[in-house]
Amino acid sequence: MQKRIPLTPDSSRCSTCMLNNLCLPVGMSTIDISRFEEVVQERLRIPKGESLFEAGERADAIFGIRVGSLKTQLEDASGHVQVTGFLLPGEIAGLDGFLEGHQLSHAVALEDTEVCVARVDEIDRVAAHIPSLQQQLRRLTSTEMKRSHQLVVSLGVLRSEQRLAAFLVNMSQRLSILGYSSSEFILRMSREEIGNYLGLTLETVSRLFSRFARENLIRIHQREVKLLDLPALRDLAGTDCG
Amino acid sequence: MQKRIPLTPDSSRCSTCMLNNLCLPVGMSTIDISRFEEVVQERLRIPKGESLFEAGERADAIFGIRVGSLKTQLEDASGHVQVTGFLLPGEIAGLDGFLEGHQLSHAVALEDTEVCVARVDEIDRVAAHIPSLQQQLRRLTSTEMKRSHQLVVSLGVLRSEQRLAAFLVNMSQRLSILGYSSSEFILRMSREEIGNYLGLTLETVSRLFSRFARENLIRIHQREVKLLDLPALRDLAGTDCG
DNA sequence: CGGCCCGTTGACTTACATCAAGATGAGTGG
DNA sequence: CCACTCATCTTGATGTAAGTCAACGGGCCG
Repeated sequence: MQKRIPLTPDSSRCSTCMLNNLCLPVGMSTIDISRFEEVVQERLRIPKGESLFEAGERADAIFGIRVGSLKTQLEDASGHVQVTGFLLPGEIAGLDGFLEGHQLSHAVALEDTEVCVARVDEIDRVAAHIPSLQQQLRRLTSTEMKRSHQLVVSLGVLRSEQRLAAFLVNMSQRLSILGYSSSEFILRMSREEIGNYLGLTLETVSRLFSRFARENLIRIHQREVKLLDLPALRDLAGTDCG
Repeated sequence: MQKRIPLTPDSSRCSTCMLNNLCLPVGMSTIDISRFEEVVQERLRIPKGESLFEAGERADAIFGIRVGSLKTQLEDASGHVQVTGFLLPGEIAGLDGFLEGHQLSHAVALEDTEVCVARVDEIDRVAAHIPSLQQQLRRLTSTEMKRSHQLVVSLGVLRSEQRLAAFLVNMSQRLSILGYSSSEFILRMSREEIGNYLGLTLETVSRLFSRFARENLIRIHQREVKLLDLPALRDLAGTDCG
């Protein structure tokens, strides 16, 4: 269902990609980026609803998101699903799996999505010559860890309204880094997916959105959100929003 | 408050340590272990209640636990604490910090504890010659990630009794690997710490312990636990206990 | 012995889940 | 273009798991 897109010499590459200051090449010199580029030999298109990878699969690559968005989720033995994150352009999918050779989670496209494929063996081969790449991989892994910790804190100590406020503020921050409006955006995931991610039911999420709207913190219509009072939301969330 | 113990040539080392098949040297050949040993130049003694490291500190080492146990916790801006894990002998503390140069969490000794110090620069220096070390670091990082994910699932989808059952089964598993009884052990942490870890209050934890005891799943007196019906606990937890 | 954590247990409250009944909107086919 | 279905979302009524508040008991340490 995924469509492979081999990269020809004249395809657009990392060095000309708008996202190269967010994605894997963060912090690399122009020269390092051009050396790194050869690691990325192809792209994949994943239609909405399809999987980029599933838990247990051999993990021989990590994926930089070019356009679109993904959710990652875990399933336990009894079939329960826990959404562990939403990934936006410039962010990297498959980091947890890459560390141990097979995927730990299941990544599904929330909309038609395109990712750049960086094969692990290529990375290892090239990393010897690009110290900043090793460093960047460590940094990304650490970020992933922090995200996971943040989620633990959110699920462990925050109340539902705080979790949802933190979620909105976090989305706003990440979207604004991508150059989108930090106050007005479209949620690519359903109420159910948000709820699952935050350890709430879809009804609770819906009710909270309605309440936030009533309190003039946001305006919301289906998946279009407008944050009317970001400071108040930030305050509600308890300042740090991962 | 920490007491440094420099290692002299005749100190006991990794190659003679009982834990070397659990700790950092897992999967290394005898030769690799003896090369790895030189990374560990000292140990630290941390008295009960004292910190091994605190969030924000420069992270220039990782720590293999020799004897004792630790808890790791995060504090958010508003001072809320979330316990993120308990570490037993043979397990490694400070992995998350090591990836990005400063500690993300706060590690506190639950009892008088002794750890082996592996400095990051030493590791990086030696890693070039010991491929199994690089691999082992990746594996440990991945394990850490899995643990965190497991906790997310636990907090997100399990009910209180399931969380506590999973906690007991998990402790039992880890202790039996260390050669202790898998059915009878002493909890080194308070009800409050368990509760915080599992996203519950100390009263709920206490009540659940009492209920488990009433249902003959366990016997418990203060911090001494005896698991009477491990299969039932496993079943209650939902099979996989990280 | 007395003080102090720590753990237990009970009575009460509440935040969130569950159950259930419409609305709203996107997609499809006549 | 309208009528249909199906997904998703909203809102209300009710239930319940777990939190809160409070009193008490048991170990442990000076």
